[in-house]
Amino acid sequence: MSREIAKIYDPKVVEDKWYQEWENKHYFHADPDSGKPPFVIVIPPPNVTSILHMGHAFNNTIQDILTRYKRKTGFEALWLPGTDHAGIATQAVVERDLRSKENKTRHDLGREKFVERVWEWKKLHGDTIINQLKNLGCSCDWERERFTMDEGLSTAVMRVFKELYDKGLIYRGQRIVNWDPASGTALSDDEVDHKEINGKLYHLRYKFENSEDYIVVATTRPETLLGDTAVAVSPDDENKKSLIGRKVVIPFVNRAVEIIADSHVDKEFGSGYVKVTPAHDPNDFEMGKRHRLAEVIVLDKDGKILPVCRKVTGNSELTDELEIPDLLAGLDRFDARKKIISELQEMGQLEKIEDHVHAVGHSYRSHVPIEPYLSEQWFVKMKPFAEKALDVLENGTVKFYPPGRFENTYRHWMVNIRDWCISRQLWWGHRIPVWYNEEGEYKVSLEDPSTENEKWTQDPDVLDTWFSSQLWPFSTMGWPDQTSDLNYFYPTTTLVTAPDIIFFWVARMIMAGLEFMDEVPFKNVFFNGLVRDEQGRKMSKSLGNGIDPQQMVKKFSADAVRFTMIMMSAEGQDLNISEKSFEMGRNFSNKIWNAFRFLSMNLEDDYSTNFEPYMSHFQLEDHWILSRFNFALQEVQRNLEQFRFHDAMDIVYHFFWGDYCDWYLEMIKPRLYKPQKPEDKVTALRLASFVMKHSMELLHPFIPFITEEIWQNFKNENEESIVISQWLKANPDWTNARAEKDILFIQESIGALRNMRSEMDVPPGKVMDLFVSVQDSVFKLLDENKIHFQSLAKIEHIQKTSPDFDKKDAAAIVVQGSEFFVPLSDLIDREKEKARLEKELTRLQNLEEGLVKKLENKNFVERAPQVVVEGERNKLNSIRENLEKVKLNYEKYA
RNA sequence: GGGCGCUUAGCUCAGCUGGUCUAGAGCACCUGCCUUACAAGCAGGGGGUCACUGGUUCGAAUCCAGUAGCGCCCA
Repeated sequence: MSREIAKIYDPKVVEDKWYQEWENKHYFHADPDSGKPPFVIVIPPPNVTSILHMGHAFNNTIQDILTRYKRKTGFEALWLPGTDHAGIATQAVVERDLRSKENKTRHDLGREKFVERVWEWKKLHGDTIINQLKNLGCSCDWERERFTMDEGLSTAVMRVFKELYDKGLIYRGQRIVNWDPASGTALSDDEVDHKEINGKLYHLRYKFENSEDYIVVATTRPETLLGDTAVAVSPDDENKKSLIGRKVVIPFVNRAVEIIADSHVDKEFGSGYVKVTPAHDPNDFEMGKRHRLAEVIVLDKDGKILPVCRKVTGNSELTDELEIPDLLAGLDRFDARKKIISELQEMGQLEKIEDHVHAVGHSYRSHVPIEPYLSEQWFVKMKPFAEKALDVLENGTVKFYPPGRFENTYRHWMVNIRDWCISRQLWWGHRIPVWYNEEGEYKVSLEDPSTENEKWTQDPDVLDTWFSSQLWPFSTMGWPDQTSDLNYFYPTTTLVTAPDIIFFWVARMIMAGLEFMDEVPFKNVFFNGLVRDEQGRKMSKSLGNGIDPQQMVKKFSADAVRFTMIMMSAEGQDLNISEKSFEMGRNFSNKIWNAFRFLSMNLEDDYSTNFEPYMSHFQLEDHWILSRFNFALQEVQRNLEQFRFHDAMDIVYHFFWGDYCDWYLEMIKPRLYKPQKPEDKVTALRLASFVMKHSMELLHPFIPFITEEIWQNFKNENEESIVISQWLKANPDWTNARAEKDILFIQESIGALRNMRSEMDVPPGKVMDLFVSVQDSVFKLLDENKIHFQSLAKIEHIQKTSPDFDKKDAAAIVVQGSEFFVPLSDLIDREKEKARLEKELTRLQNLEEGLVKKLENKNFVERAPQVVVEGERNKLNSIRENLEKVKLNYEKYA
């Protein structure tokens, strides 16, 4: 049965076919009763709204490599997938959809209807990213797919809230929080990005009470002056000491506020006077607490000026409600700023405006500037968790990879930990299980506590999405129930994630794991680098430099995308990638394909890989390729165990392309085309098939599809799929230093001959004879392997030089002290040969000079290890040997 | 301001415990090949004062310190 095999590999059919087959056969499903040691990864759940970007593709490829590798080396490998409900993002997406399709807001629908709508949306679009992961080849256990708002996971969230509340670790408080006016919700400190912006520093004149005299306060946020309840100076500021206690009047609202002294004030900043707005600045809030100042809220939740401001608290003679002039009421915060400045200018109360670069917090979701906002929120006390979470890193219970890189970041966060604001003013998410009655009392309850006589209403807010994500490693396994999954698969083995969510997620999972499972959630954390464009810029929508992995998969295949990403990424380093880079992966696939095609054309029906009965017929190159394969096998394994994916990939790549294709397959061709004995051909084919099959095994974790397609041809009767077949163990008997050394000599010799041919312009087809002046053992080696010189260097005969050998008109080559002569007769170009030899002479002389210098250095000879010194001496000797010979040959032309 | 990382060929990057590095790979470039597996390929080649300065060492791309530039994170 001879088969037609396409000259160019077509991945489309192959990839779809195998993924379906793998899923149908449940190969990715992990069994807690297998008796094997578990290897477990939980996926960083992508947002249910998201579509696959390069970062996902890279991160999940790494997870898949680990999972497939472990599955093939004796572990019960579980890769647990799922998605995250992503409160803000998902709500925003559905609201946008609602607006564009029906021109409605969520308020038009009402809470219940809106939430239903989000669920519908999730049903329709929630599988998008899951399917994209499948296209990429991810071997997740889809039968265990979870969603953070699944019933079980929600139960876990409620249970955790109650437990923490009961322990006094969750509390409600009136605090300044990071308000995202675009999303209409509070955020945690970690969700705020600080960006340097070119802003202005406004110098404003505040008049003393009943006076035209004034002081100048400097502020970046003049619009908040409506909420000022003091002006502060530094206690160290001698010049201003006398003014402490006097009152100045806030423009527009005509409120007299006191000048106070507070050590927070930097007397060098601006004029040395700062306005104090406790309800709209975290530092002012603290100051306000210290001085018992009133807190006046002047902005509403959309960031607009309130018509009537609310005094929240503070000892002050202020009334609770404060009118705002009509010209400002209702303005957006940035419009209000402009208006206030222009009005102040007219009133003669604007001193000056300076350019001022300062950091402004931005929402990591909506990217708008954060509004520090005083409001009632729920918080988790974090301090009690931090110590343990730090210990597990310090004592190595959890290990970070690459080693040493992110440990400081983690430590710093733990040591400076702040309470976590967990309530979000959203509708989509886990609703806070707190109930209020009409008296303003509240209690935590997992069910509606209302009775006929007593009506309780639930807190309208939902929990931060990360509050549920932190439970992911055990909530996905059935916790709080003690399931067999939980017992067997927890703690997980390795987490693979990007370093930008080290606080959001990694740190909090460690805390939650220790708190609720009494055990870390994972033993290793591998932080993968960020994917950037070819200029090193982050891929982003606004720059338009993003590469869509789905399109790349379509164009180049999933294998190619995976291969290229891994090939281009050093350990934990960012990777710069352009569309063109994926050609590398495609080309490699095609190379593999054609190697297979070559075998196929020679195999006829026998795809057996059983070479052992033929070992007595082994040629030098057979011993060699087995030795090289064995080396690759060990090195891949060693590097994978250390999360060195690039190095592992690089090793198989060069083994396969360089050793196997370029040399081994070329070397066996004569045996296939013109075997001297029938066994010679079978031996070569069996071994070539064996190495092919097991190279596919080594490559399978990286490029699962093409490897399965090819492996299927070589599988035994009792084998099913490369996904579940087991890796070979390295075999010490296969390592053959002698064969490696001999083949290296042959490779170098052939290389030198080819080089000479090229430099001497010998026509490609021209067959030549080779005369050698070498030791008997070397001649034996050359003679036994002359077939390779014939087929790879176009050498007809190899013979020893006789004493009367005429070196004239022959090109001379020296390899490892052996002298080769190729008579060129009429082809010889004496000038060319002379130049060629001169080049070689210079090269060798430079090397010699360096070594001589080194060995003349007494310190080196005395202090360096003997082995090294010996090595250098040997090197010098062999270089001198070569040099002598090249020199003699060169002198013929001088 | 604090922490971390990066700077090696025209481009993107490897180079793990200092000697085996006479510094590699892919792409790009030059030369020759449609050699019956592969032109998405084969063979050969050119191209690097390893950012800079100093130190440790017999020996530094590699370790240490400083300088400059780039990037990320935190405040």
